[in-house]
Amino acid sequence: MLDIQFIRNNPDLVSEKSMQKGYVVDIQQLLGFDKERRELMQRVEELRRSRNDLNEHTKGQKPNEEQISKGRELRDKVADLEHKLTAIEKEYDILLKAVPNMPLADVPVGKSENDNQEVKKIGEASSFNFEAKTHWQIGEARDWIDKERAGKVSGSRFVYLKGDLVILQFAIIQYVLSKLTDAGFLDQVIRLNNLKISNKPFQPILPPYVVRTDVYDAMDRLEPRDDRYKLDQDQLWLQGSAEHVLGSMHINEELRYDDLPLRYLGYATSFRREAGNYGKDSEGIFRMHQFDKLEMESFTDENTGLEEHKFLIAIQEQLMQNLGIPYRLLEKCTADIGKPNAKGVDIDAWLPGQGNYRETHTADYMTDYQSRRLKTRVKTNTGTKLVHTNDATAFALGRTMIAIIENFQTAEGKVNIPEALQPYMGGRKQI
RNA sequence: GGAAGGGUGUCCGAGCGGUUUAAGGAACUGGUCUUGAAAACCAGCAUGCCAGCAAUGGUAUCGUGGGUUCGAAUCCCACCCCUUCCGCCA
Repeated sequence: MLDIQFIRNNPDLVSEKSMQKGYVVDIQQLLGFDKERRELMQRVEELRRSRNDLNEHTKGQKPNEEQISKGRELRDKVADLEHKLTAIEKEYDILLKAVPNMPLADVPVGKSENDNQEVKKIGEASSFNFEAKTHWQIGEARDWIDKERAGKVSGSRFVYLKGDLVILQFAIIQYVLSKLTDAGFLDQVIRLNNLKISNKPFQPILPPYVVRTDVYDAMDRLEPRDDRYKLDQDQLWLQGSAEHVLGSMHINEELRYDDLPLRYLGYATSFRREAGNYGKDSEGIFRMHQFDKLEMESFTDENTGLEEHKFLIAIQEQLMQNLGIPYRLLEKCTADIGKPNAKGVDIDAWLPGQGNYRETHTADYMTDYQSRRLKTRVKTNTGTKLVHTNDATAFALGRTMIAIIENFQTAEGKVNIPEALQPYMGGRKQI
Protein backbone atom coordinates (compact mmCIF):
# COMPACT_ATOMS: atom_id res chain seq x y z
CA MET A 1 0.00 0.00 0.00
CA LEU A 2 1.18 3.50 -0.81
CA ASP A 3 1.30 6.39 1.64
CA ILE A 4 -1.84 8.49 1.16
CA GLN A 5 0.21 11.63 1.84
CA PHE A 6 2.35 10.80 -1.15
CA ILE A 7 -0.69 10.31 -3.34
CA ARG A 8 -2.18 13.61 -2.18
CA ASN A 9 1.02 15.44 -2.96
CA ASN A 10 1.66 13.73 -6.30
CA PRO A 11 -1.70 12.76 -7.83
CA ASP A 12 -0.61 13.10 -11.45
CA LEU A 13 2.62 11.23 -10.92
CA VAL A 14 0.79 8.39 -9.20
CA SER A 15 -1.73 8.17 -12.04
CA GLU A 16 0.98 8.14 -14.63
CA LYS A 17 3.23 5.61 -12.92
CA SER A 18 0.30 3.32 -12.18
CA MET A 19 -0.64 3.49 -15.83
CA GLN A 20 2.92 2.57 -16.78
CA LYS A 21 2.53 -0.56 -14.70
CA GLY A 22 -0.76 -1.35 -16.41
CA TYR A 23 -2.97 -0.44 -13.48
CA VAL A 24 -5.87 1.85 -14.09
CA VAL A 25 -6.61 3.58 -10.82
CA ASP A 26 -8.93 6.51 -10.43
CA ILE A 27 -6.79 8.78 -8.30
CA GLN A 28 -9.30 11.63 -8.46
CA GLN A 29 -11.97 9.38 -7.06
CA LEU A 30 -9.60 8.15 -4.38
CA LEU A 31 -8.74 11.72 -3.40
CA GLY A 32 -12.44 12.55 -3.41
CA PHE A 33 -13.10 9.81 -0.87
CA ASP A 34 -10.06 10.97 1.04
CA LYS A 35 -11.41 14.50 1.27
CA GLU A 36 -14.84 13.31 2.29
CA ARG A 37 -13.30 11.02 4.83
CA ARG A 38 -11.23 13.78 6.40
CA GLU A 39 -14.15 16.17 6.61
CA LEU A 40 -16.30 13.55 8.23
CA MET A 41 -13.47 12.60 10.53
CA GLN A 42 -13.19 16.16 11.78
CA ARG A 43 -16.88 16.30 12.57
CA VAL A 44 -16.77 12.95 14.32
CA GLU A 45 -13.75 13.93 16.36
CA GLU A 46 -15.36 17.19 17.37
CA LEU A 47 -18.39 15.31 18.67
CA ARG A 48 -16.24 12.77 20.42
CA ARG A 49 -14.45 15.62 22.06
CA SER A 50 -17.67 17.03 23.47
CA ARG A 51 -18.56 13.57 24.68
CA ASN A 52 -15.16 13.19 26.34
CA ASP A 53 -15.53 16.61 27.93
CA LEU A 54 -18.88 15.60 29.34
CA ASN A 55 -17.38 12.43 30.79
CA GLU A 56 -14.58 14.47 32.27
CA HIS A 57 -17.11 16.56 34.16
CA THR A 58 -19.04 13.59 35.47
CA LYS A 59 -15.97 11.62 36.51
CA GLY A 60 -16.31 9.94 39.89
CA GLN A 61 -19.86 11.08 40.45
CA LYS A 62 -23.35 10.30 39.28
CA PRO A 63 -24.30 12.47 36.33
CA ASN A 64 -27.51 14.48 36.63
CA GLU A 65 -30.52 14.17 34.34
CA GLU A 66 -29.40 16.98 32.08
CA GLN A 67 -25.95 15.48 31.61
CA ILE A 68 -27.41 12.08 30.84
CA SER A 69 -29.73 13.38 28.18
CA LYS A 70 -26.92 15.47 26.70
CA GLY A 71 -24.81 12.30 26.65
CA ARG A 72 -27.54 10.36 24.91
CA GLU A 73 -27.86 13.01 22.29
CA LEU A 74 -24.11 12.99 21.64
CA ARG A 75 -24.00 9.22 21.54
CA ASP A 76 -26.62 9.08 18.80
CA LYS A 77 -24.99 11.81 16.76
CA VAL A 78 -21.57 10.19 17.01
CA ALA A 79 -22.94 6.78 16.07
CA ASP A 80 -24.68 8.20 13.05
CA LEU A 81 -21.59 9.95 11.72
CA GLU A 82 -19.36 7.01 12.55
CA HIS A 83 -21.47 4.76 10.37
CA LYS A 84 -21.15 7.17 7.50
CA LEU A 85 -17.42 7.40 8.07
CA THR A 86 -17.02 3.63 8.11
CA ALA A 87 -18.85 3.35 4.81
CA ILE A 88 -16.60 5.90 3.15
CA GLU A 89 -13.46 4.43 4.62
CA LYS A 90 -14.39 1.11 3.12
CA GLU A 91 -14.55 2.59 -0.38
CA TYR A 92 -11.41 4.60 0.28
CA ASP A 93 -9.56 1.51 1.42
CA ILE A 94 -10.43 -0.49 -1.67
CA LEU A 95 -9.14 2.24 -3.94
CA LEU A 96 -6.03 2.89 -1.89
CA LYS A 97 -5.08 -0.78 -1.87
CA ALA A 98 -5.54 -0.90 -5.63
CA VAL A 99 -2.78 1.62 -6.23
CA PRO A 100 0.44 -0.20 -7.13
CA ASN A 101 3.88 0.65 -5.82
CA MET A 102 5.69 3.35 -7.77
CA PRO A 103 8.47 2.14 -10.05
CA LEU A 104 11.83 3.77 -9.34
CA ALA A 105 12.99 6.35 -11.85
CA ASP A 106 15.37 4.02 -13.69
CA VAL A 107 12.83 1.27 -14.32
CA PRO A 108 12.27 1.06 -18.08
CA VAL A 109 8.75 1.92 -19.18
CA GLY A 110 7.12 -0.89 -21.09
CA LYS A 111 3.85 -2.50 -22.03
CA SER A 112 4.70 -6.16 -21.54
CA GLU A 113 7.52 -8.47 -20.59
CA ASN A 114 8.80 -8.06 -24.15
CA ASP A 115 9.96 -4.61 -23.10
CA ASN A 116 12.23 -5.90 -20.36
CA GLN A 117 15.73 -4.65 -20.99
CA GLU A 118 18.65 -6.98 -21.31
CA VAL A 119 21.43 -5.76 -19.04
CA LYS A 120 23.99 -8.41 -19.82
CA LYS A 121 24.65 -11.90 -21.02
CA ILE A 122 27.04 -14.06 -19.07
CA GLY A 123 28.57 -17.31 -20.28
CA GLU A 124 28.85 -18.75 -23.74
CA ALA A 125 25.72 -20.48 -24.96
CA SER A 126 26.67 -24.13 -24.78
CA SER A 127 27.47 -25.70 -28.13
CA PHE A 128 27.44 -29.39 -28.87
CA ASN A 129 28.76 -31.53 -31.68
CA PHE A 130 25.47 -33.38 -31.55
CA GLU A 131 21.89 -32.26 -31.50
CA ALA A 132 21.01 -30.98 -28.05
CA LYS A 133 18.15 -32.76 -26.34
CA THR A 134 15.49 -31.25 -24.16
CA HIS A 135 15.46 -31.99 -20.45
CA TRP A 136 12.36 -34.10 -20.83
CA GLN A 137 13.93 -36.27 -23.49
CA ILE A 138 16.90 -36.91 -21.25
CA GLY A 139 14.87 -37.04 -18.06
CA GLU A 140 12.43 -39.61 -19.39
CA ALA A 141 15.14 -41.70 -20.99
CA ARG A 142 17.04 -41.82 -17.71
CA ASP A 143 13.87 -42.41 -15.69
CA TRP A 144 14.34 -39.20 -13.71
CA ILE A 145 11.04 -37.67 -14.69
CA ASP A 146 7.78 -39.58 -14.49
CA LYS A 147 4.81 -37.44 -15.33
CA GLU A 148 2.63 -40.26 -16.51
CA ARG A 149 2.26 -41.85 -13.10
CA ALA A 150 2.01 -38.43 -11.48
CA GLY A 151 -0.87 -37.77 -13.86
CA LYS A 152 -2.69 -40.85 -12.64
CA VAL A 153 -2.20 -39.94 -9.01
CA SER A 154 -2.34 -36.15 -8.98
CA GLY A 155 -3.17 -34.83 -12.43
CA SER A 156 -1.34 -32.78 -15.00
CA ARG A 157 1.61 -30.59 -14.06
CA PHE A 158 2.68 -32.92 -11.29
CA VAL A 159 5.70 -35.15 -11.45
CA TYR A 160 7.60 -37.90 -9.74
CA LEU A 161 11.24 -36.89 -9.75
CA LYS A 162 13.39 -39.97 -9.38
CA GLY A 163 16.85 -41.28 -8.79
CA ASP A 164 19.89 -39.13 -9.49
CA LEU A 165 17.79 -36.06 -10.17
CA VAL A 166 16.65 -36.21 -6.56
CA ILE A 167 20.24 -36.53 -5.41
CA LEU A 168 21.07 -33.52 -7.57
CA GLN A 169 18.30 -31.45 -6.05
CA PHE A 170 19.52 -32.10 -2.54
CA ALA A 171 23.07 -31.32 -3.64
CA ILE A 172 21.99 -27.91 -4.91
CA ILE A 173 20.18 -27.25 -1.64
CA GLN A 174 23.25 -28.21 0.38
CA TYR A 175 25.44 -26.08 -1.81
CA VAL A 176 23.30 -22.95 -1.48
CA LEU A 177 22.87 -23.44 2.26
CA SER A 178 26.62 -23.66 2.71
CA LYS A 179 27.29 -20.54 0.63
CA LEU A 180 24.63 -18.22 1.98
CA THR A 181 25.40 -19.01 5.59
CA ASP A 182 29.06 -18.22 4.96
CA ALA A 183 30.08 -14.60 5.63
CA GLY A 184 33.25 -15.24 3.62
CA PHE A 185 31.28 -16.03 0.48
CA LEU A 186 29.08 -12.98 1.01
CA ASP A 187 32.18 -10.83 1.54
CA GLN A 188 33.51 -12.01 -1.77
CA VAL A 189 30.26 -11.10 -3.54
CA ILE A 190 30.25 -7.69 -1.87
CA ARG A 191 33.86 -7.01 -2.86
CA LEU A 192 33.47 -8.14 -6.46
CA ASN A 193 30.46 -5.89 -6.92
CA ASN A 194 31.70 -2.88 -4.96
CA LEU A 195 28.72 -2.98 -2.64
CA LYS A 196 28.53 -1.15 0.65
CA ILE A 197 26.52 -3.52 2.74
CA SER A 198 26.61 -5.89 5.68
CA ASN A 199 27.99 -9.39 5.17
CA LYS A 200 25.54 -10.83 7.66
CA PRO A 201 24.82 -14.46 6.72
CA PHE A 202 21.36 -15.72 5.85
CA GLN A 203 19.40 -17.69 8.39
CA PRO A 204 18.05 -20.89 6.86
CA ILE A 205 14.31 -21.32 7.31
CA LEU A 206 11.83 -24.09 6.74
CA PRO A 207 8.61 -22.09 6.74
CA PRO A 208 5.01 -23.20 7.05
CA TYR A 209 3.38 -23.78 3.68
CA VAL A 210 -0.03 -22.36 4.46
CA VAL A 211 -1.02 -18.73 4.95
CA ARG A 212 -4.04 -17.02 6.42
CA THR A 213 -6.16 -14.93 4.13
CA ASP A 214 -5.56 -11.62 5.88
CA VAL A 215 -1.80 -12.16 6.05
CA TYR A 216 -1.62 -13.18 2.40
CA ASP A 217 -3.59 -10.09 1.49
CA ALA A 218 -1.35 -7.83 3.57
CA MET A 219 1.63 -9.20 1.62
CA ASP A 220 -0.26 -8.18 -1.51
CA ARG A 221 0.40 -11.61 -2.97
CA LEU A 222 -3.04 -13.14 -2.57
CA GLU A 223 -4.06 -11.95 -6.01
CA PRO A 224 -4.57 -13.43 -8.50
CA ARG A 225 -6.54 -15.81 -6.32
CA ASP A 226 -7.19 -18.04 -9.28
CA ASP A 227 -3.55 -18.98 -9.20
CA ARG A 228 -3.67 -20.00 -5.52
CA TYR A 229 -4.71 -23.25 -3.94
CA LYS A 230 -7.22 -22.70 -1.20
CA LEU A 231 -7.82 -24.94 1.77
CA ASP A 232 -11.48 -24.17 2.03
CA GLN A 233 -12.24 -25.84 5.33
CA ASP A 234 -9.71 -23.75 7.18
CA GLN A 235 -9.64 -20.43 5.34
CA LEU A 236 -6.00 -21.03 4.50
CA TRP A 237 -4.00 -20.85 1.29
CA LEU A 238 -1.04 -22.84 0.03
CA GLN A 239 1.86 -20.47 -0.50
CA GLY A 240 2.98 -19.86 -4.05
CA SER A 241 6.49 -18.96 -3.00
CA ALA A 242 8.54 -18.99 0.18
CA GLU A 243 8.45 -15.22 -0.15
CA HIS A 244 4.81 -15.28 0.85
CA VAL A 245 5.54 -16.87 4.19
CA LEU A 246 8.95 -15.28 4.78
CA GLY A 247 7.97 -11.70 4.04
CA SER A 248 5.00 -11.99 6.35
CA MET A 249 7.01 -13.47 9.23
CA HIS A 250 7.30 -10.14 11.00
CA ILE A 251 3.76 -8.92 10.50
CA ASN A 252 2.74 -6.52 13.30
CA GLU A 253 6.26 -6.43 14.67
CA GLU A 254 8.59 -3.67 15.63
CA LEU A 255 12.13 -4.78 14.90
CA ARG A 256 15.31 -3.60 16.53
CA TYR A 257 17.51 -1.49 14.34
CA ASP A 258 20.60 -3.43 15.41
CA ASP A 259 19.03 -6.65 14.15
CA LEU A 260 18.89 -5.37 10.57
CA PRO A 261 19.41 -6.57 7.97
CA LEU A 262 17.32 -9.65 8.63
CA ARG A 263 18.23 -12.16 5.95
CA TYR A 264 16.42 -15.41 5.47
CA LEU A 265 17.04 -18.30 3.15
CA GLY A 266 13.79 -20.20 2.95
CA TYR A 267 13.21 -23.56 1.39
CA ALA A 268 9.67 -24.40 0.44
CA THR A 269 7.67 -26.58 -1.84
CA SER A 270 5.47 -24.03 -3.55
CA PHE A 271 2.11 -24.38 -5.23
CA ARG A 272 0.54 -22.60 -8.17
CA ARG A 273 -2.62 -23.43 -10.06
CA GLU A 274 -1.23 -21.91 -13.24
CA ALA A 275 -4.70 -20.77 -14.17
CA GLY A 276 -4.67 -19.24 -17.61
CA ASN A 277 -1.55 -21.13 -18.61
CA TYR A 278 -3.32 -24.16 -20.06
CA GLY A 279 -1.20 -25.75 -22.71
CA LYS A 280 1.78 -23.56 -21.95
CA ASP A 281 5.05 -25.38 -21.29
CA SER A 282 3.18 -28.64 -21.11
CA GLU A 283 6.27 -30.72 -21.75
CA GLY A 284 8.89 -31.42 -19.13
CA ILE A 285 8.97 -29.93 -15.67
CA PHE A 286 9.31 -26.25 -16.47
CA ARG A 287 5.87 -25.25 -15.25
CA MET A 288 4.53 -27.43 -12.45
CA HIS A 289 1.72 -26.98 -9.97
CA GLN A 290 4.21 -27.94 -7.30
CA PHE A 291 7.87 -27.02 -7.25
CA ASP A 292 10.68 -26.63 -4.75
CA LYS A 293 12.45 -23.36 -4.34
CA LEU A 294 15.16 -21.69 -2.29
CA GLU A 295 14.26 -18.10 -1.69
CA MET A 296 16.11 -15.17 -0.16
CA GLU A 297 14.15 -12.60 1.78
CA SER A 298 15.52 -9.60 3.57
CA PHE A 299 14.36 -6.76 5.74
CA THR A 300 16.38 -3.58 5.80
CA ASP A 301 15.89 0.07 6.60
CA GLU A 302 15.01 2.56 3.89
CA ASN A 303 18.61 3.59 3.31
CA THR A 304 19.96 0.15 2.49
CA GLY A 305 16.99 -1.36 0.65
CA LEU A 306 18.24 -0.63 -2.85
CA GLU A 307 21.77 -1.77 -2.07
CA GLU A 308 20.31 -4.97 -0.63
CA HIS A 309 18.44 -5.49 -3.89
CA LYS A 310 21.71 -5.22 -5.81
CA PHE A 311 23.33 -7.56 -3.32
CA LEU A 312 20.70 -10.24 -3.81
CA ILE A 313 21.09 -9.99 -7.57
CA ALA A 314 24.85 -10.25 -7.21
CA ILE A 315 24.37 -13.43 -5.16
CA GLN A 316 22.08 -14.88 -7.80
CA GLU A 317 24.64 -14.19 -10.47
CA GLN A 318 27.51 -15.57 -8.45
CA LEU A 319 25.63 -18.79 -7.80
CA MET A 320 24.76 -19.15 -11.49
CA GLN A 321 28.35 -18.49 -12.48
CA ASN A 322 29.64 -20.97 -9.95
CA LEU A 323 27.47 -23.62 -11.56
CA GLY A 324 28.56 -22.46 -15.00
CA ILE A 325 25.07 -21.93 -16.35
CA PRO A 326 24.88 -19.32 -19.14
CA TYR A 327 22.29 -16.66 -18.44
CA ARG A 328 21.07 -13.23 -19.24
CA LEU A 329 20.01 -10.54 -16.80
CA LEU A 330 16.93 -8.49 -17.56
CA GLU A 331 15.84 -5.26 -15.95
CA LYS A 332 12.10 -5.75 -15.74
CA CYS A 333 10.00 -3.00 -17.24
CA THR A 334 7.13 -1.22 -15.52
CA ALA A 335 4.58 -3.67 -16.89
CA ASP A 336 6.41 -6.72 -15.59
CA ILE A 337 7.73 -5.83 -12.13
CA GLY A 338 4.50 -6.58 -10.35
CA LYS A 339 2.15 -4.55 -8.21
CA PRO A 340 4.14 -4.29 -4.97
CA ASN A 341 7.46 -3.81 -6.74
CA ALA A 342 9.45 -0.63 -7.14
CA LYS A 343 12.05 -2.42 -9.19
CA GLY A 344 13.00 -5.90 -10.24
CA VAL A 345 15.16 -8.09 -12.40
CA ASP A 346 14.81 -11.51 -13.96
CA ILE A 347 17.53 -13.97 -14.71
CA ASP A 348 16.91 -16.25 -17.65
CA ALA A 349 19.04 -19.34 -18.04
CA TRP A 350 20.09 -20.54 -21.46
CA LEU A 351 18.36 -23.80 -22.29
CA PRO A 352 20.04 -25.40 -25.32
CA GLY A 353 17.37 -28.09 -25.63
CA GLN A 354 14.82 -25.39 -26.28
CA GLY A 355 17.26 -22.99 -27.89
CA ASN A 356 16.05 -20.19 -25.72
CA TYR A 357 16.58 -18.22 -22.54
CA ARG A 358 13.95 -19.06 -19.94
CA GLU A 359 13.24 -17.44 -16.61
CA THR A 360 14.82 -19.12 -13.62
CA HIS A 361 15.17 -16.28 -11.12
CA THR A 362 13.53 -13.08 -10.12
CA ALA A 363 14.56 -10.38 -7.67
CA ASP A 364 12.02 -7.96 -6.29
CA TYR A 365 12.45 -4.73 -4.36
CA MET A 366 9.25 -3.59 -2.67
CA THR A 367 10.46 -0.51 -0.73
CA ASP A 368 7.97 0.03 2.12
CA TYR A 369 4.94 -0.96 0.05
CA GLN A 370 4.47 -4.36 1.71
CA SER A 371 5.55 -3.33 5.18
CA ARG A 372 2.99 -0.51 5.34
CA ARG A 373 0.17 -3.03 5.46
CA LEU A 374 2.14 -5.71 7.27
CA LYS A 375 3.06 -3.12 9.90
CA THR A 376 6.60 -4.39 10.00
CA ARG A 377 8.53 -1.51 11.51
CA VAL A 378 11.94 -0.76 12.88
CA LYS A 379 12.70 1.42 15.85
CA THR A 380 15.44 3.92 15.10
CA ASN A 381 16.84 6.87 17.01
CA THR A 382 14.76 9.16 14.85
CA GLY A 383 11.51 7.29 15.35
CA THR A 384 9.72 4.18 14.19
CA LYS A 385 9.94 3.56 10.46
CA LEU A 386 8.59 1.04 8.01
CA VAL A 387 11.14 -1.53 6.87
CA HIS A 388 12.02 -2.16 3.24
CA THR A 389 11.56 -5.65 1.90
CA ASN A 390 13.44 -7.53 -0.78
CA ASP A 391 13.00 -11.00 -2.12
CA ALA A 392 14.95 -12.97 -4.65
CA THR A 393 15.15 -16.51 -5.90
CA ALA A 394 18.28 -18.34 -4.81
CA PHE A 395 17.40 -21.32 -6.97
CA ALA A 396 14.14 -22.65 -8.28
CA LEU A 397 15.21 -26.27 -8.06
CA GLY A 398 13.23 -27.67 -10.96
CA ARG A 399 14.29 -25.02 -13.43
CA THR A 400 17.88 -25.07 -12.22
CA MET A 401 18.01 -28.79 -12.85
CA ILE A 402 16.53 -28.26 -16.29
CA ALA A 403 19.37 -25.83 -16.99
CA ILE A 404 21.96 -28.28 -15.70
CA ILE A 405 20.54 -31.19 -17.69
CA GLU A 406 20.33 -29.24 -20.93
CA ASN A 407 23.63 -27.36 -20.66
CA PHE A 408 25.78 -30.18 -19.41
CA GLN A 409 24.37 -33.07 -21.40
CA THR A 410 26.68 -35.45 -23.20
CA ALA A 411 26.27 -37.24 -26.53
CA GLU A 412 25.38 -40.37 -24.57
CA GLY A 413 22.50 -38.62 -22.86
CA LYS A 414 24.31 -38.31 -19.55
CA VAL A 415 24.75 -35.14 -17.55
CA ASN A 416 28.00 -33.69 -16.22
CA ILE A 417 27.80 -32.31 -12.72
CA PRO A 418 29.11 -28.75 -12.18
CA GLU A 419 32.27 -28.87 -10.13
CA ALA A 420 30.79 -26.77 -7.35
CA LEU A 421 28.11 -29.41 -6.77
CA GLN A 422 30.32 -32.47 -6.93
CA PRO A 423 31.26 -32.40 -3.22
CA TYR A 424 27.55 -32.62 -2.46
CA MET A 425 27.08 -35.50 -4.89
CA GLY A 426 29.51 -37.81 -3.22
CA GLY A 427 32.22 -36.65 -5.59
CA ARG A 428 30.38 -37.84 -8.70
CA LYS A 429 31.22 -35.96 -11.87
CA GLN A 430 28.43 -37.30 -14.02
CA ILE A 431 25.02 -38.81 -13.65
C1' G B 1 -12.61 -34.65 18.84
C1' G B 2 -13.42 -33.47 24.59
C1' A B 3 -12.16 -29.96 28.69
C1' A B 4 -9.98 -25.69 30.86
C1' G B 5 -7.24 -21.16 30.82
C1' G B 6 -5.75 -16.88 28.25
C1' G B 7 -4.91 -12.65 24.35
C1' U B 8 -3.13 -5.35 27.69
C1' G B 9 2.25 -0.62 24.97
C1' U B 10 9.15 -2.87 22.19
C1' C B 11 8.91 -7.06 25.98
C1' C B 12 7.05 -8.99 30.85
C1' G B 13 2.93 -7.79 33.64
C1' A B 14 -1.20 -5.18 37.04
C1' G B 15 -6.03 -3.50 36.27
C1' C B 16 -11.75 -6.33 35.52
C1' G B 17 -17.81 0.09 34.68
C1' G B 18 -16.14 6.72 35.99
C1' U B 19 -9.30 9.21 40.64
C1' U B 20 -6.19 4.94 33.82
C1' U B 21 -3.39 11.19 31.10
C1' A B 22 -3.09 1.95 31.29
C1' A B 23 0.27 0.76 37.71
C1' G B 24 5.03 -1.66 38.27
C1' G B 25 9.27 -3.91 36.09
C1' A B 26 12.65 -4.73 31.88
C1' A B 27 14.68 -2.99 27.41
C1' C B 28 15.99 1.35 24.85
C1' U B 29 17.81 6.77 24.57
C1' G B 30 20.24 10.88 27.07
C1' G B 31 22.73 12.43 31.53
C1' U B 32 25.45 12.06 36.51
C1' C B 33 29.26 9.08 38.59
C1' U B 34 33.83 6.19 36.66
C1' U B 35 40.58 5.80 33.85
C1' G B 36 36.91 2.85 30.82
C1' A B 37 32.89 -0.37 31.53
C1' A B 38 29.31 -2.47 34.80
C1' A B 39 26.26 -1.13 38.82
C1' A B 40 23.62 2.82 41.01
C1' C B 41 21.00 7.31 40.47
C1' C B 42 18.25 11.21 37.45
C1' A B 43 15.41 12.18 33.13
C1' G B 44 13.05 10.72 28.66
C1' C B 45 10.53 6.94 26.14
C1' A B 46 3.83 3.87 22.02
C1' U B 47 1.58 4.14 17.32
C1' G B 48 -2.00 5.54 13.53
C1' C B 49 -5.05 9.32 11.80
C1' C B 50 -6.94 14.63 11.52
C1' A B 51 -5.85 20.06 11.82
C1' G B 52 -1.44 23.32 11.69
C1' C B 53 4.40 26.32 8.31
C1' A B 54 5.56 25.03 13.20
C1' A B 55 5.06 24.88 18.39
C1' U B 56 1.06 22.26 19.46
C1' G B 57 -3.93 20.59 19.76
C1' G B 58 -7.65 16.84 18.81
C1' U B 59 -9.01 11.78 18.17
C1' A B 60 -8.55 6.55 18.04
C1' U B 61 -6.09 2.15 19.61
C1' C B 62 -5.98 -3.03 25.80
C1' G B 63 -7.04 -9.99 19.81
C1' U B 64 -11.23 -8.61 15.83
C1' G B 65 -16.22 -7.08 14.97
C1' G B 66 -20.93 -5.94 17.00
C1' G B 67 -23.95 -4.61 21.42
C1' U B 68 -25.35 -2.55 26.49
C1' U B 69 -24.33 2.35 29.01
C1' C B 70 -24.45 9.30 30.05
C1' G B 71 -19.51 6.64 30.35
C1' A B 72 -16.23 0.17 28.44
C1' A B 73 -9.43 -2.50 28.77
C1' U B 74 -13.36 -3.65 32.43
C1' C B 75 -20.27 -6.06 31.21
C1' C B 76 -22.91 -9.01 26.99
C1' C B 77 -22.75 -11.62 22.02
C1' A B 78 -20.14 -13.57 17.83
C1' C B 79 -15.64 -14.66 15.64
C1' C B 80 -10.16 -15.25 15.35
C1' C B 81 -5.82 -16.80 17.66
C1' C B 82 -2.60 -18.89 21.51
C1' U B 83 -1.51 -22.18 25.72
C1' U B 84 -2.36 -26.51 28.86
C1' C B 85 -4.59 -31.35 29.90
C1' C B 86 -7.15 -35.80 27.85
C1' G B 87 -8.00 -38.70 23.31
C1' C B 88 -6.19 -39.89 18.36
C1' C B 89 -1.85 -39.68 15.43
C1' A B 90 3.55 -38.86 11.91
